[in-house]
Formats: sequence, C-alpha cells, structure tokens
Amino acid sequence: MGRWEPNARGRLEKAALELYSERGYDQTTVAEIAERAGLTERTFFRHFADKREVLFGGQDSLRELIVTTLASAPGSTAPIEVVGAGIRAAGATLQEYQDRVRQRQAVIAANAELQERELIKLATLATAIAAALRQRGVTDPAAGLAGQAGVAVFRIAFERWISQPGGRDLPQLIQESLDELRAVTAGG
Amino acid sequence: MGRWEPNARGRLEKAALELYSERGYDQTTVAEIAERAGLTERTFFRHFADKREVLFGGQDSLRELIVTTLASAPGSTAPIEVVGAGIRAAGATLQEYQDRVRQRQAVIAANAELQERELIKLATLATAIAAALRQRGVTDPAAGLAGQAGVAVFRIAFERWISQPGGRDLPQLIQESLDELRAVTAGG
DNA sequence: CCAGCTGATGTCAGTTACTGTCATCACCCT
DNA sequence: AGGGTGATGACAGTAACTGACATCAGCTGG
Repeated sequence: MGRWEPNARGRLEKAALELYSERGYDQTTVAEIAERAGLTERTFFRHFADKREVLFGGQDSLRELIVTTLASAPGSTAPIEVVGAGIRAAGATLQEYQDRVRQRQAVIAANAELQERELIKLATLATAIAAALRQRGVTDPAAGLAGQAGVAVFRIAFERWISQPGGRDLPQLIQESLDELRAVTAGG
Repeated sequence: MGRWEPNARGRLEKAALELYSERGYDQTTVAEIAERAGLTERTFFRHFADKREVLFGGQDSLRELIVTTLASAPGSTAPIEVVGAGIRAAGATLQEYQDRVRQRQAVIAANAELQERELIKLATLATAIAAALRQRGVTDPAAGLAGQAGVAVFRIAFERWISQPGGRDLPQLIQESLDELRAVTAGG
C-alpha cells in the first residue's frame, strides 16, 4: 500500500461533481471538495488550475479522438463530411457515459462561469479541427469555417440529445443537424 | 457642479482599458482602475459585475442593432441572408470605432478569462439571433443553426479584419465569409 | 424656506479563490 | 544504509467580490 490513497485526481473529480450537483457550484468551496476527497485545498490546486477545471478533465481525450478521426478519413472525402465523421465519433463516446455526461451538463447549465469554460473548450476544439483540416490540405478560410460549423452542429445536436429524457442516438442527431445546416446555408 | 464628477461608469471603462493595455489584465487590480477613475473599488463593483465586464459595455447595443435589423428585413428574404444583413450592420458600426475596437481586442486576445467572457457574449448573441428568426417564422433547428452559423461567420470575418493593419471593409469581409461558409457546407 | 427622502458614493469587515514557500515522509535507486 | 524524488501538508499572503452601514448634495412637497 502506498503512502496515500491512489487516484487523488479522480477522487477530487468525483467529490466535485457530487457537491456541485448537491448544493450548486457557487455554494461549494474548494476546501469542501478537498475534504470529501480526503485531501487539502492546496492539493486540489496542484491537480486543477481552478475550481472550474475539475469538471473538464475529459475534454482533451475527446479532442484527440476527433482529430485522429479527421486525420484517418479518406483523402477524397469533402471537408464538411470529414468533420461530420469526427464529431459523430465523439458523440458515440459521450453516449457511453450518458449518466455522468448528463449530470455534468446539468451542473454546467446552472452556472454562467461554467458555461464560459465550456465555450472556450469548444472554441479550442474548433481550432483543433481547423488545424487538422489544414493538415489535409484544406485552405483558409474554409478550414476555420468548417471547424466552427462543426462545433455549431455538435452543440445543436448535443442540446437536443440532452433535452430528451430517453435519448435518441447522438451520432444520428449529429448527422441530422449537419444536414439541417446544409439546408439552411444553401438558401439565399 | 454636481457632488461628483459625471459619468463615473465611462471613466471606469476608460481607466480599465488603459490599464489593461499598459500592463495587462492580470497585472491590474480593480483598486488601481478605481483610483485612476477617481473612485473606490466598491463603486467599481456597483457599476460592473466583475473585473471582466468593464470591457463589454457595448455588447448590448450591438445585439439590439442586429436584432432590429433582422426584424426589419423583408419577409421573403432567406434566413441566412437575413442574418447576413444583421451582422453586416454590426460590422459597419464596429468599423466606426476602429481604434477603440482594435485596442480592446488586443487586450482580450492576451487573456484567457477575457476570451471566455467574449465567447459567452457571442453565444448570447447567437441565441438572440435565433429568437429573432423564430419571430420571423423560421423553425427549429434551422433557427438555432442559423444563429450559430451567423456568429461563426462574424468571428472569422472579424478575425481577418483585425489581423490586417490597414483594414479591409468589415461588412464586405463578412459577406465573403458567408459565401465561403455556403461553399464549404455545400460539399459532401 | 425647510425637513425629509433619494441615490450615488465611501468605509470597513468578511469570505473565498488562488499562489508561493517550505516542511514532511514513504518509496526507490544505488 | 543513505540520498534523491515526488506527492502532499501547513501556512501566510494577495486580490476579487459581497454585505452592511454611513455620508451628503440635490430634489421635492409643504
């Protein structure tokens, strides 16, 4: 047995999600999170840059999944379809952790600071998608627009998925939203 | 002469922009901003919800301009074109205050917290555009997508406008970005 | 012309997020 | 066995933000 209980980071994430759900983000102090995890406040800040970041640990791996999917698509595929494949892959993964994802999203929806953090994560994702497209030879501003459009499609689909209790298939909702975007932008 | 110098709010905005530019957002305290404006820290927080908000005073009027433009477009115009007209109007207004806008954007670009605030303002704008479209009879999810797409187009165009010292015509850049989005989404 | 109300500001104490610094101590390596 | 390493604790300090109360110029009704 080690000197400390293992997985301090995971315990902090779990304690934070619980407390944010139970009494709200504002009504939770970092000291309380650390205490529930059997650690001190100082240690919390060694694992997470701030009180918000503890909810966003999975973002990096999801972004990697999307970028990897983009990179491995056949060279002939149209950019917007490549992006579609990437975010459908992310949607499928999210669906596997449906309960945790929904709980997390309820916490975020209740607090403006957390929404800000979520938005900058999505903006980073859009940038990463654009970079991956440029890697495939897509030029600007098309690459940047496709990245932003992809994230917009994801957000709309995710929102619909969250709002339905039973939950339709998320990748399918993403595909439908992408088709809708095509229809909307085709006008004029 | 009144008991206090007039336009406390404006003085705080001016002092904040100056200090954020001179030494950076992080290296500026609210007490310093208040002091330069001839006020106290407590008064700063009576005018602005937090240290970030002092940079985002003009957002409301810009959003109103866009929504008003949307509402007054001919009923037959396609949704995406209506949105285009709205954000071109906003672009024209921003261009009038080019110097201040560029200075402000340089400050925001240098700090992640400020970028978060900017993003949530843009998300609010996307929501307002979607609501205005629904008012015109556009159904979901097209309204939501058009709102997000409009903001994406604006961001790309604004970014290009900022990055060019001389500065091309912003409404024209917006139109070009919208055309690009059409081209990108038409693929696949 | 005065008494009281109003509204913007000042003052002050308090909470909490976040940081810097140094101490501790099980584990590992040689 | 002895020294290095890395995660943690302890503690002091800064600054954002809040609540409560005091102040006082100007307006308003009588």
